[in-house]
Amino acid sequence: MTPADLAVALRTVVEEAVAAGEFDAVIPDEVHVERPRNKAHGDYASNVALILAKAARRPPREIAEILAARLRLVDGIARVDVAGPGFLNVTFTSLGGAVTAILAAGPEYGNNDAAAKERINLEFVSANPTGPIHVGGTRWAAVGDALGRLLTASGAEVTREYYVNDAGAQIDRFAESQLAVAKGEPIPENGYAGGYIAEVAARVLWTHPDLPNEPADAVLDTFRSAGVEQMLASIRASLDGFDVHFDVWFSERSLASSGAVEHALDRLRAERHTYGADGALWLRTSDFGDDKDRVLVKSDGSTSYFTSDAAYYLDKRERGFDRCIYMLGADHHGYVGRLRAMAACFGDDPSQTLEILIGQLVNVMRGGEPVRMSKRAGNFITLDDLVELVGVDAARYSLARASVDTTLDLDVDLLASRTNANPVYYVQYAHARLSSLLRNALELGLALDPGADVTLLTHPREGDLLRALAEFPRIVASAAAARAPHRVARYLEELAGTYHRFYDDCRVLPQGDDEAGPLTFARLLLVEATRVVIANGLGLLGVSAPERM
RNA sequence: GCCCCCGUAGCUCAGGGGAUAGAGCACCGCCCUCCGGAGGCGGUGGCGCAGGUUCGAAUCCUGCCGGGGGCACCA
Repeated sequence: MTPADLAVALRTVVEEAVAAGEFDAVIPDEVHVERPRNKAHGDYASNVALILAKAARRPPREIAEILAARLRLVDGIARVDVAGPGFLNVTFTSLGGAVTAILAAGPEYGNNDAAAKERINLEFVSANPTGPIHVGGTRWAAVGDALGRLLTASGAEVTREYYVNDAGAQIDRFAESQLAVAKGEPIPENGYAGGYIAEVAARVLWTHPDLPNEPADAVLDTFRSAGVEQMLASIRASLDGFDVHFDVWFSERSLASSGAVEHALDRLRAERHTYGADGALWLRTSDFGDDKDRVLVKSDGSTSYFTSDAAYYLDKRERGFDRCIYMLGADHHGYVGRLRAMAACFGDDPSQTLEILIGQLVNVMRGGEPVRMSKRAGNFITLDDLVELVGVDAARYSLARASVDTTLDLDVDLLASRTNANPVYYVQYAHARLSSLLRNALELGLALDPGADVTLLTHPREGDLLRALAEFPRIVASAAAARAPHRVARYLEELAGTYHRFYDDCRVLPQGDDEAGPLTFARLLLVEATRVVIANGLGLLGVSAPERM
């Protein structure tokens, strides 16, 4: 019996009771089974009677008693108590089934079908190719990639996409800044002053030796295109090193050349949501909840950035994605209204096809003081800086373990000190210890025996651990559904603690001259199951599970 | 002025309406050590304020206070 089995059993019992006329209620779509905080409340608990009571117009406890009577007859259930306002507290005859399920699934344990067959376009990072990725983008790299892994584990077809803003005024400034550096002149106002500009310019000059002899316009064009190329190569290298890989790098400029922009404008005109005013073409986004209408074609005849966004969105939809997820920084939250309205102007239901996740900013702290980040000033902390300071695992974990709704303070000195103040070590150490224990067992000639009797795992600490392990698939599914990878991290931290308590009370390897018995082999399976779950969980976060540290 | 996020333990943060609100770190005391610089137990200590919704609110709604970030025919 596993919690998933119990959910099915509960549903069946409700159906039977209704069919037998014991009470009248609509069968709920989903029966919730949860792990009670308090162990006195059984292995698992359900509030289904409380939910049904209203429709049935009966006291919750009466409903609970009816369900309990039927549930007690189910195979694998040892005990059912009605408690509190009407909770059903269920105790299994054995929790060992979790170990069997985990070892059978191995690296796939935790996979589920909560998002089965959904075609999802996941766009994240998308930092401008005018400079390195800073910590804000790094947060998205860690969280976005973890979310991609979670969605994949939940059955979705995920495409990771990076939108390259390679058009527009910031690229002009980028080119002008390179030119200024190349000529030894001061960076123009509003230019990019970071030290990387000199490197980019030098590399462009290296790959285009004839550049100094070309006409001024051509020089700027070269700095534009070759500069972006250099910057993108550098960004891609940073992300590769961070173990974040995109399936599609989508060029903003290509939207114009491919005709996608014209196509989108045609569609919007055909949907009759555009109008002309002040010499410009506007989209009536205010019809769909936006604060104000937005310009599509400016009075000078050029299209706006918003138009590219619209064309890009339409392109994604026409590529067959059911759902387009955008991960944006808090400084872009103002886009939400207009993007949703834009999708609606195409005739889509934005609540189905478009999802915008807003992540709050990251403050990099040092010695209790915030380190200023400014692309202009060039003294910002980059992805590469962070990795150099704390390593990929600590960087990814510390970014992914926090909800994106909260402004995150990262103390680089603390993370760089490699103390246990960084929870990634707590979890990774647990995995390393589990691995050590299994290595020692092997040295004693105690190999894992898949046939060991897991019903022998009856110690309270074993029960705690088994219950926690059995919950992993639900954690994965709910973290994916809530777009909240940090839940996996928090779960792992809790699991590591639960394991430590088990380890402290339950001897695994034989002591002294004792012989290994059936319980030894059962516990070894439990240890291996725990190791698998921690490894899988860390894998979902893109963090390594070291066997030694 | 309007919009978004946050306010939970000394610190960094979890808590997708449920039972006695948690973890790591820090501090005090005790214990253990089959894995590794670990680990366990106990203690100190908290939901910004005020209303509302309901069987039940840290969670949902309203207002206020405090912190952060936004409100272009820029990209």
